[in-house]
Amino acid sequence: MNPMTAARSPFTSPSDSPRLGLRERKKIKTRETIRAATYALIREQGYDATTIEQIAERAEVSPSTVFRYFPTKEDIVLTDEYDPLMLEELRNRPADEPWMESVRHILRLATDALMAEDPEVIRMRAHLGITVPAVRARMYESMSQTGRMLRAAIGERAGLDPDGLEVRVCAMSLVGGLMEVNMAWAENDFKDDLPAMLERALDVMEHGLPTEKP
Amino acid sequence: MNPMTAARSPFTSPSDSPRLGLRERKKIKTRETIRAATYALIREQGYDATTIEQIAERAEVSPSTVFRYFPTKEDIVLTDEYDPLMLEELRNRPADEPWMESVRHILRLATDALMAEDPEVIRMRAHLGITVPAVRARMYESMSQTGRMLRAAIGERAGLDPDGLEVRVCAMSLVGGLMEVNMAWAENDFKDDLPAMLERALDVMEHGLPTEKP
DNA sequence: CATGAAATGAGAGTAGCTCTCAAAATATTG
DNA sequence: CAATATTTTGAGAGCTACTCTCATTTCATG
Repeated sequence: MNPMTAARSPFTSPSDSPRLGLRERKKIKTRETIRAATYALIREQGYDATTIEQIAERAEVSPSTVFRYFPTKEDIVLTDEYDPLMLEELRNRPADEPWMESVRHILRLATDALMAEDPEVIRMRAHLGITVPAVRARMYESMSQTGRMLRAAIGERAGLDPDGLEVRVCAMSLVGGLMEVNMAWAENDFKDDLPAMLERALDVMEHGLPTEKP
Repeated sequence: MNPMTAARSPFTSPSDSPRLGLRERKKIKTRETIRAATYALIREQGYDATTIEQIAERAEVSPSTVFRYFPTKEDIVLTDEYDPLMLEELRNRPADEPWMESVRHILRLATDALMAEDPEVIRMRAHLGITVPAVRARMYESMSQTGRMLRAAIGERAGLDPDGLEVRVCAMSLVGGLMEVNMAWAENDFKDDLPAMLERALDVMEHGLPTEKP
């Protein structure tokens, strides 16, 4: 099985779904082919040097088709199918569990699933995030979308208005902090232990900065 | 005095600086002319409908010149000269003041200065941030730059490594939360009181979500 | 005023992205 | 199986942000 195929989703692999009709199956395959071609080309020549035309050529489709499947070039590299899954996992947590504890739990789950799939792609994305501004911008955008999704969960857990300022700030500040973990991880060439970093980050956001140690 | 001119900086107005040589003065004027033209056109026809060519035409410069002054179209609208000033203000705070208290203080200062200058431009920027994806992306980028600048200040205040994960997460989570305040403010058509919102946001980030009120 | 340096304008070129329309592939129905 | 309807694709034209180069103009300086 192609690693790219496996990378599409951490929990379930949509390409081996029950019979979907030829059309649907072909569409999924085309999507994955385009993505695989993109990753390969970027590995070979870098992000900027890789044009849509090249991607189309290697994926054996027309440039039009590439844009039909992905709205922008960045979207070919960055696709988040994780959010809804994490959200569901979050809702499945016991309602009386402390909020931050639930976050810790699903983050452990998510990182495990992620790294089990295709660590190289994960690292490549993070690396593109710190080197290519356009990719980074797209990451921030999806970060704020994640924040928006979190509102509902936070709101119902805390018994607050999901669209109230407090919940919004809480959600955004959380995902912002998590984003920074990802950046720091990539900037340090993935040498550090990601789960441990996440724990430290959550500690900071929960209890504030540690007291100074001289 | 042109309102656009005043909007360039909240603390000092660089265009009426001591004799700078004709060249320098002309450069500043051109910058402001381009920005004013851009704002005017966007007001008339919206962001996307406004092309660089139109901007150049109204500002009476060539398109090349526009790009010489601003790297991207978004940068014409969004220019942060505030960061360094806020950073300096932050350093001037007493070293034993609680960290969050300092933040509250400079935020009060910044909002006051901002709104005193040209509220319409401020609102327009925030509005573009929630309507134009490219502008929003640029805002996120400068948000993370602000976060990066904050690291040093936070680090020295807390006696921690400015590049350590804890400080990074703290900074990013803070600016993320503040960014969300700006978004919420704009989404609610600027009807709410910005300083009050900032207070509430800082409360959340300092003490967590308020206990539920049934 | 003359010489050197910097700013500008003109123009060509690239690439991402949109739109349209006809051809090809697939689904559906008699 | 044949015929028709629907979807997907490819080809190509077109727009715009953005880059680069080079000649011309504008300002600074001795």
